[in-house]
Amino acid sequence: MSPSNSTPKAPGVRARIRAELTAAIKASARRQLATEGASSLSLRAIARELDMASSAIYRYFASRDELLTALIIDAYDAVADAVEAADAAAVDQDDLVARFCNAATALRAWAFEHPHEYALIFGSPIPGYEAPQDTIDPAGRVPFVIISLVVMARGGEHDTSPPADPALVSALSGLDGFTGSLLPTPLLSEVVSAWAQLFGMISLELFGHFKNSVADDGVYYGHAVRDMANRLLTSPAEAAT
Amino acid sequence: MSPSNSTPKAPGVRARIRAELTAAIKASARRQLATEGASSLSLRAIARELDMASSAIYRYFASRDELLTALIIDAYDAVADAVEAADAAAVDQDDLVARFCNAATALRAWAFEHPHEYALIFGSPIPGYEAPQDTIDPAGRVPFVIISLVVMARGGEHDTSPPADPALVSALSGLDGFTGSLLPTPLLSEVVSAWAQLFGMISLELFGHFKNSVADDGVYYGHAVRDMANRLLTSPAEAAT
DNA sequence: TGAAAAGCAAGAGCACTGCTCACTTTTCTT
DNA sequence: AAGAAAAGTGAGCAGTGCTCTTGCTTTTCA
Repeated sequence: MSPSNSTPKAPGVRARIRAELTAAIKASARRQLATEGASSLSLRAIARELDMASSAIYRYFASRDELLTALIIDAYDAVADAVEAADAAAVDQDDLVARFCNAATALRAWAFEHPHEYALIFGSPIPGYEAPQDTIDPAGRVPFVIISLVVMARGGEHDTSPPADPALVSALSGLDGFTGSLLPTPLLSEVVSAWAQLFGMISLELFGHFKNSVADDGVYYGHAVRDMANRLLTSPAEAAT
Repeated sequence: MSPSNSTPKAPGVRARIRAELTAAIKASARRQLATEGASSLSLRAIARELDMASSAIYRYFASRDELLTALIIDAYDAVADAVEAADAAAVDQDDLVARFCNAATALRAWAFEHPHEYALIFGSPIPGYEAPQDTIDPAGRVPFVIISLVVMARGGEHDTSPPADPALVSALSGLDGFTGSLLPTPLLSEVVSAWAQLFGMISLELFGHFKNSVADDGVYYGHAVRDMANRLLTSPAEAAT
């Protein structure tokens, strides 16, 4: 064996087991998350489960917050994967209403399958924890799916509405990057409201605020989503015909 | 001084200083809440601030969770007081749209003035903490204001809509106690959606999910609330005239 | 091939937490 | 005034995140 033969995989061997252990730590953390919740996630408990010293964890994550950040990013990506997959799974890709309903239903389903991870990303922020820049990209994927569907349905629509309140235009100007200014401001505002409503319905139900008022069987959610899809994706002109 | 002279206010003196200390503990907890957040609320820190042994706290609250419950109930009542006051402050009590906007604006204002207390009641629930029965009554006060305004505006309305999906009727049957069945099911569903949207808009903004997309000046919120009020409080029949 | 460098794990230790318990002190009641 | 009840104390248990030193293994390079 030439020395060059032992180094072709040089970048790998050690880095690979490091990646494996990193994944094992996150897996254990997620397991603990599902039973104990985020705020009582214990590095020592993870170390116990993996049969290693608690201090060894710090070779992989500099702090508890850093572990949480990694879990948060994973969660954002996981929910976005689920939503995008549901959107793409629509039998007729031209049926935007169906695609919207699929995506919204997948969002709720993922939330109920992973309540603690949902709470991690959509619940109250961890105190003293500032979301690092790495999270904002994956965080935008789900809203992007929604806004894209609306753009597809009504992007080139002739804007017949009276000029919008300039203050509102500027308040929503941060979304221009998303839409490329393809949506008139009032419609853009409706999209934001729809996103807020989706998030609100799921969170209220998941966090127990619908106890004794709305049944948790998804029937209400399904109706609300269908209404929302029709309202958002159908232009007034179309509806009038 | 006769011994009877030191006891005439017998029913009060001890109970009063107990109530005072209880309030002082909650005040200190709230102060700590605002700087550290709920999950790192420390009984020992409270005891330090009040110059007493940490174990003494347990004479007033049996556990950390019990203290949190007390703070949660207080927060529910505080936000409900704010919303009800704003509703009642409308110059014209017959202008239901104005009352609705007042209430919704007060809700957002309270949330931004007391972000940690808002997170306490509307954020992700404390893990392993089951909301006791005492909280559900004050928790219903804000939704009750909203639903009441809708009932006032459209309570006796003649229901011309086609019969609603029985599954939806049953999913929302838990709200009958609130409304006395005064609202047709589709409208009731819209009210729930409106509440979810209000909650969603405030939470998304407060928890930082609107960063880089929606300006945090309340302009968007104000527009959305006005739209919502008109949609909810104006009957289609009225709008047609 | 052998020595220097870098990565890794361990264990002791610090300062903190919620909570319990036996004990003393204070206050109210009889 | 005596006894009972309530309030306050401090030590202690089991747990936490995190740091630092001490060795060991793997990789790198001359």
